[in-house]
Amino acid sequence: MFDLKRQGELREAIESLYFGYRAFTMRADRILDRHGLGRVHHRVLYFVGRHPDISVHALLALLKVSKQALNAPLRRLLAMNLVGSEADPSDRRVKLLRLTQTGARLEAQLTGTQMDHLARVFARTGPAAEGAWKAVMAGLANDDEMAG
Amino acid sequence: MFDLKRQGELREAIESLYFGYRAFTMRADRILDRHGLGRVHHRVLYFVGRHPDISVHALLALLKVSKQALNAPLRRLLAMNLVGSEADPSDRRVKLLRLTQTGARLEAQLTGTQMDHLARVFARTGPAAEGAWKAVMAGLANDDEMAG
DNA sequence: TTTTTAGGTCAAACATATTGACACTTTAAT
DNA sequence: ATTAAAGTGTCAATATGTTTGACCTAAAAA
Repeated sequence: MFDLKRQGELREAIESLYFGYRAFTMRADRILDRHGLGRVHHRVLYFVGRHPDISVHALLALLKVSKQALNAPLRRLLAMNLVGSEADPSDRRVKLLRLTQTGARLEAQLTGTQMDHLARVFARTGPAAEGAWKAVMAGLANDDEMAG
Repeated sequence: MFDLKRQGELREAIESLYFGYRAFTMRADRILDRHGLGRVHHRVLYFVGRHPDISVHALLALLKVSKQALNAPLRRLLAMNLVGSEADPSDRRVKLLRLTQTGARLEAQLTGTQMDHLARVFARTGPAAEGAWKAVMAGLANDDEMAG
């Protein structure tokens, strides 16, 4: 248990995480809206861009969603020619995904607004705060992997 | 535009925010699951707990959802006797919300796991990092209010 | 008296996600 | 060679969350 003061501090942290995350995602969501896409599509574009030739299986594990949940958005992105696929020559069961030129352009736009957003804040708070912030965020993610 | 190095740093930040937030919400989600509740219910419990006697209207503005989206979860919480309501004596149109004893207990459990999670990470990264992290998160949230 | 505000509700529509079941292809194991 | 396992795809049923639009009451403000 925490004393009242500490509890207040931690609740402030919870709220800033909630409101910060919400604000962070809102900008990209608006661009996605104009393309008739959702946040899942962005996540796929992002991680396929970050990990060219990622397999469907690896993408599922990374996003922690069911293959049924991924299927529709991915099919859509393939149909829109934002993502391309080819069979892995060393294991022809595996489908490798990568961004097309158009897909890379959209991804750069979406992620660009988020990089701008972060960079603006980091510029105000300074490089030390940037490092500390990353350490805390990574800690949150890692602390899960044990209990998750 | 950012140079490649900076872009890598900012993408790391984006990913740690995504994975950190996901890990952060996962624990409470599991508890909610056992009660047949969702994340919206938690948000309502949280903010009603933080702002006793908040009106439905103010809650809508805080959560930025439509009244239709709030209606069902809130009705549910009232029916489960986790949230109570009474008319504002100074304006009888307004319905004031507050947690019941049972509601407060569940809210404390849900938010407790999140406070534990945060406190564990802050304990590892230190008080300076905690302050810096909060400053960045608040910056993210505020930067939206202008452009939002 | 009329208009505005706070709240509630019904309906249609769409997006997101789940689990279960089944099929196909390819690789690995026996 | 046969069988088992892995990677992918798809259909169905179900549940949830969310939106917009429309319509309603009650109370307060103009």
